[in-house]
This record gives sequence, structure tokens and C-alpha cells, in this order.
Amino acid sequence: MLSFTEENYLKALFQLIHENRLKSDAGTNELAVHLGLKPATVNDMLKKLKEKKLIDYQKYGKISLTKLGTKAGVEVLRKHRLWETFLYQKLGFTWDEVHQVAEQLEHIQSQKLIDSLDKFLDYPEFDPHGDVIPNANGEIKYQYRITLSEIEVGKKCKMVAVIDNSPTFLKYVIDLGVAIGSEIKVLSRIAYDNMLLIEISGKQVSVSAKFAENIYVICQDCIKGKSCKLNCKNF
Amino acid sequence: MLSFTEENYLKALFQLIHENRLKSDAGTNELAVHLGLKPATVNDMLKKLKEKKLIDYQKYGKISLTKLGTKAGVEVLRKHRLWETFLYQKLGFTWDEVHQVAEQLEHIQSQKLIDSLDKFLDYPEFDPHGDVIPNANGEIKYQYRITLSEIEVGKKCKMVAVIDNSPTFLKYVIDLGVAIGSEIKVLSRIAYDNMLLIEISGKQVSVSAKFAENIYVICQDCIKGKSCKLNCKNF
DNA sequence: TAGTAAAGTTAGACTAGTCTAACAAAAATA
DNA sequence: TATTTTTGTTAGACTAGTCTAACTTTACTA
Repeated sequence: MLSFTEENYLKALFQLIHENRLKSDAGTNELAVHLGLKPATVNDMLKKLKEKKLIDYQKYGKISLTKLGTKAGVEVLRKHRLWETFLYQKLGFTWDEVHQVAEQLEHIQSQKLIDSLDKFLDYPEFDPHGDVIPNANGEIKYQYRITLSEIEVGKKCKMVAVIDNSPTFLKYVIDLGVAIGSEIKVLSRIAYDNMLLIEISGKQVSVSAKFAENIYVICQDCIKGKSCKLNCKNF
Repeated sequence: MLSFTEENYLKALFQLIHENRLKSDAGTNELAVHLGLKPATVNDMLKKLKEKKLIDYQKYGKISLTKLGTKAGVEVLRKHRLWETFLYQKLGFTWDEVHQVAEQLEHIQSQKLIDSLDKFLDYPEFDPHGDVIPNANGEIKYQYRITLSEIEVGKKCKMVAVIDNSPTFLKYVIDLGVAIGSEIKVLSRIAYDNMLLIEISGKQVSVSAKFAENIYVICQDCIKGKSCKLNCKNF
């Protein structure tokens, strides 16, 4: 049985290693930032997780998950996303409210609970932020997708997910009138700082590069089901 | 913000003090037994709870809850019973499975969550074991009731709740074919050890005094809505 | 490639919650 | 009321998880 804390480390590692297509390993400092802890604290826990055969790790080396650790991390992620879906679909929570509560609910220990919840929600594929929900076997059907910042000027795309889950970001997204499923057209890009002028349901808005890097989309070809010319996948 | 542990102590104290009509205060050892901890451990926590003005307590004296402590204890009990109802009604858990999972769920911190859950369940009054669910203001409408062991030979009664929530007890109850709402007739009582011969839906069974003390019922007069001659109330 | 910056590690300390063992007070009872 | 039993308290120790401060290794860059 894993502790609340151990589960958080494994979930974080899984996300850093497997849900970020820019890299495929993790370091102590990076993990510390992700968890909001100090590197020294993380270092202690890494020894413990290695001892328990949940991670592979050598002093001063990079961190990777063992099969066992991966399984545990995915399981927590599955719980998190199922609870988010429950809160959103059944209890009327908004997009930006679900994450914080799911952070607590994901640690409830009961196989029957999570299986029943999955069934109750009719085996959802995506959570309210557009992220894939791992199935009961821990399998994840990743969706092909790129960030809004990678779309060429003049092209259309469809929003499928967000990266940043913070209430601040999500509230801003809602205010802009964008949601999962929205069609977005990139009208122009400012070379200096990569600000974008985009069109959403007829309205034109300027958004920062930071914003565009936190919105996942699928490209025009993917919308139409044509063969995709971009490297339109998560990893 | 109270810790997981503090919440457990306050819930336990509320139950010991207010949901047991035989007594109206609690002691260190008793609380330790209820929580499955050692008296020394409980003693330490009592000092902490007193410091936080959640309990009234003097060295070697009895323990009582302050207004603040009562409020917190009731809130945890409310959460526990709402979650039990959710698991039973929506996720298909059985009577004897809900308690253990609700022990974890009762500590999730989110006012919105519990209010939404209450609404989602259509403001239930009783949990699957027949216990009253405190409302959003912390008010509890206790039901008039006595234990099966107090019913006179020859009289009928109706089961409204169980005291013992352990899976062992609940499975036995199910096996006997009794459930909340069942009519029970007391046919005879053995003077030596207070064993009862009872009739449930036509069948006759012998049950121990211990069993009868863990079943809450309302008497014949209460079923018919007549004035109750027994002291047919919880406290 | 030498020096600096970044990343990672170690040692020592603290808190919350638990325990055991020894002791003290209160209650029960002979 | 004196003695025994029950109940409650204290002191000291342990674990998990966290921190700060000092140090070491690796990576970057001038």
C-alpha cells in the first residue's frame, strides 16, 4: 500500500516523463518544482521510492519509473481524471474548480469505488480539460495534438485540451469564450514575441505566446480526417 | 483547518457523547478503544484539542465538546453519511461495504462538494444503516427509537437502523433476511441469557442478546402512529 | 578547458502522530 | 476505610515527511 505522498510523487513523475513530449526523463529539481517542495525533500523520497522498486535512479542521474511505479502513477492519474469528470458532469462543478478537489479524491483507496465510478460515468474517454483518462488496464489512448502556438498563420484548428490546469488560466480561457471543441483560426503572429491574433466564433482576440503554448489543438487536416502533415501528436 | 486526525477525534467524541443514550460524556480510555489507539496517544491529542478550543477537558476529568468542536464533529458525520448514501444509491455498493470507504471520503475538504452531493442525492434524511444525516446547518432530527432487546414478548416492531456498522454484523443481518423497514415480532425470551426467538416475514429465528442490542426499532404503537408508551427515543 | 552556474546531495532539525513502559489518581469493592 | 482495579498521565522514543544550510557533482559557456 502506497502513502498519499508516494502516490503524488509517482503521479508527478508519470506526467513529467510521459505527458510532456519535449522530454522523456525527470530530474530532482524539476520534480521539486512540480510538487511545490524543496529538492532536498524530493531527494529523500527518491531513495525511498528506489528502495521500494518504484523508480530507477542513480545518484546524480535521471529518474525513470519502473513497471510497478508506472502502473501506480497511471492509476492515480486515472482516479484524478475520473473524479474530475464526476464533479463536472454530475455535481455541476465548473472547469476551473474540479482540479483542486480531485487532488484529494484521487487518493481514496478502493478498487470497487473507482470501477463503479467509471461505470457510473459510462466509461468516459476524456476529462473536463480534454485529457485522456487511462482505462481500467492502465492503457492510455493518447490523442494526436499540437499546441496552438504551432499552428501556421491563416490555418484553422480545433481546441481539444488545456495544459495549464490552474484556475487563473482556466478562468481566462472561459472569459475569452473558448472551450474544448472550439474552432480557432490563427490570423497573424507578431514575430517579436509570438503574440497571436486569433478568431473564435467570429470575434478577434490577441493572445500571448504563453497562452498559445497552453492550449492543445488538432490541425485543419485532422479536423477533416485527412492525413496530417504536421507532427500533430503529443509524443 | 483541521487535520484528518483531529476530524476523526471530533467525530468519535460526537458519536460517543451524543449518539449513545446511555451516557453523555466520554473518557480517555473509551475514546482510545473507539479509535483503535492507545490511551497515551489520545491523551496527547486531548491537550491539543483543548488548546484549539475544540473540547472542554480537565486533567482526570470527563471530555465534552465545545460549540466549535461539536460543529466540526457533526460536519464530518454529515459527510460520512452522505458519502455512504452516494455509494449505496448511485454506485451499487452493498450495505456492509460503504462504511470503510466513507471513512476516507469524509475527510475531503470542499464545502461545495458536500453541498452538491447533498443536492445530487436529493437531500436524503437517512443513510443506508438508518442513521440520521445532519443537514447543512448541522441540525439532526433524531428518530424516536429503542433497541430490539427492549421490546416485550408478544409485541411487534419495525427495524429502523443498526448500531454496529461492522461488515461481520451487517453480513449476518443480511443472511437472516432482515433489513431496514422489516417487521419483527418477538415470540419469546430466554431469561438466562436474553436470547430472543423472533419472527421475520413468516420465518422464526433465534438471535443473541448482543444481536438484539445492535438493532434499532420503533415499537408497535409508533408504527401505527399512536402515542408511544415506551421510552422509544434515542436520547 | 577553466571557471561559473545549475542541479543534486547530505546532515541536522522540526512537527504530527503514534507507541511502550512506568507512574498517579480515582473508583470500586471487600 | 484499606486495598485493589480501573482509568488516566507522563516521559521518552520512533516514523514519515518536511525544512534550511552547507556541500558536491555535473553542465554550460566564455
